[in-house]
Amino acid sequence: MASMDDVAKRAGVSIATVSRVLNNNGKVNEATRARILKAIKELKYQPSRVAKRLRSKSVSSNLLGVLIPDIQNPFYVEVLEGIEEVAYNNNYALIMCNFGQDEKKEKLYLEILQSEAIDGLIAAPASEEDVQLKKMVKDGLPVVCVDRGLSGIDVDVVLIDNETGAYNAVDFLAKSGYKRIAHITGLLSIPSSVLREKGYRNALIDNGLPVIDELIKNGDSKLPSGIKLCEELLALPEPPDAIFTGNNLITLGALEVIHKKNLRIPDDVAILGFDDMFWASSLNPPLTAVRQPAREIGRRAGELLIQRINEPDRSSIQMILNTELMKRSSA
Amino acid sequence: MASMDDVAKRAGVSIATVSRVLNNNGKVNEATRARILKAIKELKYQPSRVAKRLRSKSVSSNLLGVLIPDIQNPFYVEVLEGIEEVAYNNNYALIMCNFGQDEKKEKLYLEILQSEAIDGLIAAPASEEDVQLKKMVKDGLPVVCVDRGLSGIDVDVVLIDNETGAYNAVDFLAKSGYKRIAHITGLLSIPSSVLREKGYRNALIDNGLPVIDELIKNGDSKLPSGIKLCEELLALPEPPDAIFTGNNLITLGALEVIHKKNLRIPDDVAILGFDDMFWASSLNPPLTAVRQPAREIGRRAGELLIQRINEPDRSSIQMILNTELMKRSSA
DNA sequence: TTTTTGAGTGAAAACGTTTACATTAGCTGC
DNA sequence: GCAGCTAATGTAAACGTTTTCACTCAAAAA
Repeated sequence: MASMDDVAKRAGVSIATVSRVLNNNGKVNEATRARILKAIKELKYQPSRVAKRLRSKSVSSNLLGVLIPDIQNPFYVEVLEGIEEVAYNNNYALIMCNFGQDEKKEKLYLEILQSEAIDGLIAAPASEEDVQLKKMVKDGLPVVCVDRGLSGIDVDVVLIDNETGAYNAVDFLAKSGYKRIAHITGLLSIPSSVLREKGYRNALIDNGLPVIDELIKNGDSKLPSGIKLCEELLALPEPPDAIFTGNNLITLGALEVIHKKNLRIPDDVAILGFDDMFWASSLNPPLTAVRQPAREIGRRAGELLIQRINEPDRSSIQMILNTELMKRSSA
Repeated sequence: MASMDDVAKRAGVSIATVSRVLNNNGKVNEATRARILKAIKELKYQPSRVAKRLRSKSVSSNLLGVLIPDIQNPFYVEVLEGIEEVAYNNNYALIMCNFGQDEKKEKLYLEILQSEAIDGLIAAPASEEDVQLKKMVKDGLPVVCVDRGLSGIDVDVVLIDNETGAYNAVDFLAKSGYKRIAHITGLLSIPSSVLREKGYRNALIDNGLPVIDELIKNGDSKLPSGIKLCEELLALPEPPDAIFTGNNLITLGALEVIHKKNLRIPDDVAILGFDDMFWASSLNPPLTAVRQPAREIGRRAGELLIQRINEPDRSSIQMILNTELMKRSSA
């Protein structure tokens, strides 16, 4: 690969001048500039992003980190799409880290990202207390959190209103006449799971329905727990007439059980999932779901991050997007 | 961030010695080694992967590129998971590029990857003729192709036997008594789509069924085309009694249409999809599908790539994995 | 005793950029 | 005719590593 040196030689100038035309700063004679551009084209010269990154932290070297808990989860895939969209438009590359809810793995990835000298990071940390990530923020790395924040520290966050989303969903179920509405939660160490459960409880109470402990099952945000807990619910002496699932993977697990038992949706049991999926209409019956604007979350996060990179000292922003109840036929 | 210099100063040695203990090469006195390790720990020193990468192409700097056509597609997500798994286990980071079937975007990403001085690349190129990628291979970049090869050039490839997979699927449909078996193809510029169609045709012929042109629709591997083309099929004066869909996104589109029309699967129309999905059992009825071992494809590709990085001159390997027909209830 | 060996270490170049600083030369204004 | 300015360019240091080469010193060999 041709380097700046090669270009400089061919154009008969020094590398400093080449750098100047590449970055469009400093004065350079029109004729020289033309000669340099010609040489660049002829040599198919491409600047090394690595050298650039090594040399100066001050100038952006266009590499962002993305740290997500579970790439199996379609929600994060959609967030990733949004991020990738704005990264691409701003000439940033993405280094992708999927820690699969494993804190040790998360830690290693954070170290790698730091060591790669990324310009900024979009993360959905395993916990709000994440000391390592907090430290990186304090050390000045531009960070935007997504789906979950970072407690006690000023950082940009893009969230959705989980509690209201859940509330509206369960309220809708209650108003539709369901009386025994169950809930399978996500991993309760994640704030969003807690908030969704809170919304669930409040909606029950506000609709004069009892909160029944045996109808609340604590899952871990993964598909198998959806299967297991839904089975438990349906095996109850008095099974629920509707299930509100805490995330999309749980929903899929629950659906599998319901179909296997040959129960009719929504007649035997209704189901309403938190998290929409782009193929929710392909389910039978089409799934009623709380839609998070996942792609927009990603886009917003990307935009916030690039802003912060360019203006490190602006005050931090908490952006809360709204959910939408997609009423289809499963509830 | 602490640098080697800081460590060297604290341990009272030169950076050369620090480098030696870090990379475990060259002789170094046990006492000195201990002092250096202590300093490293105390300073929480982490080597800069950037500097490492800049310095020497010879030593691996542990960064791989991944270039995929469509991260929306669950198949690629699963492949990505497999790659990520082996990358993580080998201390490689992943820089992820999703070109969304857009050749211009692909080109830009390839440039970026090159400029990032990656150690190797796993790619599912837009076309088998991809000149830019071919050039990179020729220039010595370790590359493993996935899902599609690169014509006229020696390169490691991990593929599945598309033709046999499709053949077996359609053969199964035929043997089950379906007479008017339709096919919605994927993008025909992708070899796998062509091979699947070929398998479809041969299975029809071998089962004494006519190949009917109006039952073959050319899609573009995306969900909307699944919707549109399935609608066309079902609107035919003599609609098909079974549909073999060319990929998972098309399957989802077709399902949406079938459900909307309130047709029963498989009684009114059977459906068999190429590409399994991890939630195929959550569909109603559970989807019969040709399963590609996507995760394994990713894993194998990752392993091949790391092998090639370590041994650039070994002869190239073409690995063909088998598909499996997952018989569920939709056909 | 002198030479050879090898273990242990350091100095310095190199990777490809950016950038602070120096240099040159032509002009302006007096 | 000279100080001072500006446009245009070059020199060299710096970023944080790896790696070659050279050096020192003590022990082994002669």
